[in-house]
Amino acid sequence: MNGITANSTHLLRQINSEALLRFALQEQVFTAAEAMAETGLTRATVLGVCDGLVAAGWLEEVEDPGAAGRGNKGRPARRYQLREAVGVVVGLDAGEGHFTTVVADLRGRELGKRRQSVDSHALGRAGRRAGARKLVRQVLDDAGHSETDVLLTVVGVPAPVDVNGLSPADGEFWQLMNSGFDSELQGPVFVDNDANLAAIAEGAQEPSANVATLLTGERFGAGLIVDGSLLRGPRGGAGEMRFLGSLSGNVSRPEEGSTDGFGALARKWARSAVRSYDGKTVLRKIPGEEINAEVVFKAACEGDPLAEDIIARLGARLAHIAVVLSSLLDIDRVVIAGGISAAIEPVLDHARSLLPGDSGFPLPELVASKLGAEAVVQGAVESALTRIRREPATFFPRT
Amino acid sequence: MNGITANSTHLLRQINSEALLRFALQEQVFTAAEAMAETGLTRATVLGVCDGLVAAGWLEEVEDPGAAGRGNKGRPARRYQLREAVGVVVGLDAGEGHFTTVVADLRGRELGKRRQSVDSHALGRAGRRAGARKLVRQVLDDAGHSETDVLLTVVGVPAPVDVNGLSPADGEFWQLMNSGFDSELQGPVFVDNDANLAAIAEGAQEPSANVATLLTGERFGAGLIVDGSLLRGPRGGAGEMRFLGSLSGNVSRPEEGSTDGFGALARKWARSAVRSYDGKTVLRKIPGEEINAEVVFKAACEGDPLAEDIIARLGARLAHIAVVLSSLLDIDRVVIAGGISAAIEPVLDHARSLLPGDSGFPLPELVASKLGAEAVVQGAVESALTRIRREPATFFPRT
DNA sequence: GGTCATAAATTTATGACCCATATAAACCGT
DNA sequence: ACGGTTTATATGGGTCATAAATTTATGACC
Repeated sequence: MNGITANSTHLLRQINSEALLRFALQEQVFTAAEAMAETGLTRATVLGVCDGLVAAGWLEEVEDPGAAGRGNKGRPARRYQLREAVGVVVGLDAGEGHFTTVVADLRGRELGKRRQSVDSHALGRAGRRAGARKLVRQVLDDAGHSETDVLLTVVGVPAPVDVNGLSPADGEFWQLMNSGFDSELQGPVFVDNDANLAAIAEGAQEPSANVATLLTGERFGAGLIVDGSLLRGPRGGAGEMRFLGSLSGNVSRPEEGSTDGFGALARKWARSAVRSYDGKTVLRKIPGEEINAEVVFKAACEGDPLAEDIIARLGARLAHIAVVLSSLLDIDRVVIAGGISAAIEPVLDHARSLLPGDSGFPLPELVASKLGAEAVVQGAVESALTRIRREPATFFPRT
Repeated sequence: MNGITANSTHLLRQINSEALLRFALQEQVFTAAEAMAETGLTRATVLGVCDGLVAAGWLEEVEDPGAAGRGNKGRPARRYQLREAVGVVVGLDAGEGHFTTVVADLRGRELGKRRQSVDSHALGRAGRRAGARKLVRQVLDDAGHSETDVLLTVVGVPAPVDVNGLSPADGEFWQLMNSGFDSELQGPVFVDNDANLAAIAEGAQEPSANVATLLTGERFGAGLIVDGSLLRGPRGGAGEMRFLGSLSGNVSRPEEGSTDGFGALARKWARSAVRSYDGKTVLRKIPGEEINAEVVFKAACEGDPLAEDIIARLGARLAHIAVVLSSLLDIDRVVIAGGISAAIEPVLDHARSLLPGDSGFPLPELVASKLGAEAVVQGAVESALTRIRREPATFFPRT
């Protein structure tokens, strides 16, 4: 018996309160009648619960009786809405080279956004923590809020993260990325894998119970949503596609670069191919250091054979991933997310052409994310909102 | 608003009832004090709920005051237990060549078991349905029960099965296997994939949140438990390892035999290898039709080179699967289930030797199931019990 | 402007539930 | 026989959800 649920008499009240609060988080303003339809409770009960929520600081009664001149008969209904001042959520994409952070209200409306380059290896864990706090403070300031307004912060990092927000202790890079943000930031903090958050963002954009979201810029990670829930694994390792290393029959040695994303692969392959390739290619005219994924993709669109070859190799890689995901997890849709997603279409085209059309088995749809470089940060906000919606009572409103 | 939960006044009582019932399903006999410790409710409440459950027919008060001569002081407690006559559950493994069925009481004690060969292709859907009903009737008769005693039947079939118990409409074999048992059998029926049920059985034997169970006799299927829950996919296709076909770099064409289990593969490979191989092998002395997986495994143990080669090929296949599952789903343990599991150890040994030991990444444990050919049936019973434990109130006790 | 219909809020009554406390019952050892 | 101990039962208080009756506010109509 923990003191909180001492009287199970209060349990029912709490259940009703949370249901009503979930409803309030969706609606702009609402009347008792609407809440009755949603929750199935009686008017008396709904009004009682609303009283409680107003007293607790979650709701406020909106006082514009005449204003809403909708042609209603009868006594005008009392109308409630979520208090704006209840608080905000913060999403933070704490990548290796960039931090991006967004403040949003409890309905998901973006109140502020900031992006900043960071040199993680120079900063170290403590430096990343401090940088994150500074950036969050700035964006809160932009939005006219203070740190104490934050009900929940969700942080995305490029590392496997278990349910407790921890990354494997033996991964030096992972420990650097998962820098212990919860000790530095105000309020409750949840840390999650960046690809998982991207998957949550994509799932919010276009709901589907079975999607794989590949976050594939510099590094490679996947967020897997199966049967509507995100897979994690005991060490947070779900979605870590090391199996790509064992593609070529050799089980025991991961292929070099198996953790590289498409962006990194396109760059590496292009730089090395320029030297060994003896055909005609526009890439040769570009200084080696300036060759990157976008240049390669653009060249391919213009018919450059070397670039087209690289697109084909990436497409084959993607098709292989799609087949594995579809067959092993019955995945409906594979989304390519991250900054590279805007230019990825040629790779998708080639991958689609490789998928067997007549196998009789369902094949996943391959699509590019519309969220661009913001997928992770948007997913962090979405994750924060979801957590609050699931258990509103565990977050205390500011009064 | 469905009529059942019309009055949310009764919700709390129902929650308490279900909690108490779950407790009763675990315990043999129990007192109010024990139930109080479990549920956190008051004595008065517990006794009230017990009254209700006795009236509903779930519980009975056990009347042996002096019998339990445990050195207790004070007034003897009233003791309750689950009514034996409440009902039983039935598990049915409706395979391609065999039916196996088990009746068990609500505590999982086996009350009867029967196994029977079937020729599914001769019988057709209707024949399989009728055969299943007949076998279930027999085993119920063995246990001294009738069809009306069955609270729930769970059936395992070798086909993908979605959450509604349906298999893909375009799969002729799958439609034959998933024969529409719910229309033939008495009481509520749930149909599930056989490998999923095997996974549930293994999970019950040795609890672990992340296990893959490979059911690999004649056909190949996997039951995946990730983060403690079983993956299904929208069409029930999770765990359908077609990706094995794209092993060899060719994305578009599934390898022949990619749906074959280890048992079938060992037999096929052995029969064809005997002809092409020109070294010394004991397998040559055996008539082609008598060569099967067990013979091959036994020969390998005795050092036969041809058999050892087959073991090695199977081991490599298993190692590849283990690497994919471990890297993609963070799987802790891979269990080989099915009738072949008793003899599979040499394959496991070889697979373990192929797994990279120094990769720094966690590798899954490879183990053979201890349930042998009964994994699916035991899983079906376990699944039935789990469903009853989860929502006891939806199953009506016989009074 | 007055009357009526309508819809929502409010009040009141009722029954159920859970808890806390008190009282009675049943068993133990001395 | 008599405390000591544990449990069952009874009673009162508090909270809650439902339902019915009542009040309040608004628009439509004459």
